[in-house]
Amino acid sequence: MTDRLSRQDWLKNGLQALVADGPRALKADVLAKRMGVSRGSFYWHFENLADFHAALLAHWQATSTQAVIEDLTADVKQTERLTVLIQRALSAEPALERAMRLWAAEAPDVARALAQVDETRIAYLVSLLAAGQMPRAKATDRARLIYWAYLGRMDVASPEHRHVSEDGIAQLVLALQD
Amino acid sequence: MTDRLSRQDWLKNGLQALVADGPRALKADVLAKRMGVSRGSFYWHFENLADFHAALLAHWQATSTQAVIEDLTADVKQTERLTVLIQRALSAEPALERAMRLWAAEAPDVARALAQVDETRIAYLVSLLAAGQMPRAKATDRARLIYWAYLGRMDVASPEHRHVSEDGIAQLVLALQD
DNA sequence: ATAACTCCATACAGAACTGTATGGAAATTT
DNA sequence: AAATTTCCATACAGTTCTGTATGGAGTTAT
Repeated sequence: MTDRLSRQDWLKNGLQALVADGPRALKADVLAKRMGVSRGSFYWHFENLADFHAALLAHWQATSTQAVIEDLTADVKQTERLTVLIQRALSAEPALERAMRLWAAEAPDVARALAQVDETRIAYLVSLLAAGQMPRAKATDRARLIYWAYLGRMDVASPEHRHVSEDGIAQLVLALQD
Repeated sequence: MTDRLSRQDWLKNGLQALVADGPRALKADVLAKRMGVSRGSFYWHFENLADFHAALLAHWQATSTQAVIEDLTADVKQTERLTVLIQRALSAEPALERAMRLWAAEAPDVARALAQVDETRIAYLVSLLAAGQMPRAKATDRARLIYWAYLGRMDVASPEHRHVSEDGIAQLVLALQD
């Protein structure tokens, strides 16, 4: 009864497989083995691989985009948002985000979606920085630097080099706000 | 006469293919088509794919690792090395570096080599920052931030968001040196 | 109960590779 | 010039995938 799969089950497992084994796991054959069924199930729920990939991308965008910004705006008062955002970014698990970016390197559709995500995030950082009296050009420079660091930290292999001290963050935020 | 290929030819073309089409181009079949010969040539110069990949990695390490640091130490006086290094990093073509990191995501050997490269670079940044009177812990924090930004910049899809103003760099360096 | 529908297994053809084995042409040595 | 070595082409078997076609078991509607 519960051993039948839904489209959602495939998508959920698809994201897990992407994180665990990278883009090469996003194949009908591999996923079916992983879920203990045959490809017959896959091709019943999805037209083909492209259809599955598109659905997976939409699923991820729906469950992760905007949520961070909305939460931050709701929970934290204006003057502390930058600090809290950086703290949250540093403590968040980057596995899915990183897996998506690796996937984007070989899938133009994914790359387009990620470019939009980047745009949204940088724009929000600019708005946080420019909330004081910092000029917009300066705020843009600094927003980019912050975002580069956020992205690059996920690429560092050694876990110890993904860490900075509490003091380091505090000083960084002060320096960034001028 | 010149239409016979050497092992070096294969390696050189391998790096170009990696940059142009990503890790998926590093296959005997694909490379042979690209070079206008059959796979017979490939399997003459290399035992198998793993052998080729190892040779390619060694080739890259030999031609790119350490060279930047050595040039900088030779050309630039102590107090200006950090500024010049950042300028050079921002103006360098990141295509090969980025391609290597994408490759590393699916090849453990490559990942290990890159981890060593990261280690060397961060250690050098720390040494530059600690050359003044900055304490080592603080220098380590900041070296990591700089290196994260260097890596992350390559991941940003939009070219405009890979840019910062001259002023931005100058202010950054000042802020970093405390 | 019968019919229809939902979900999955199996079998088939085909594409994109890997690696091996063999033979042949061109260049180099003797 | 003959013999050897170097380099490449071709043909074969095997692996890992894609997509389609068909049929069958379980579930729900009539």
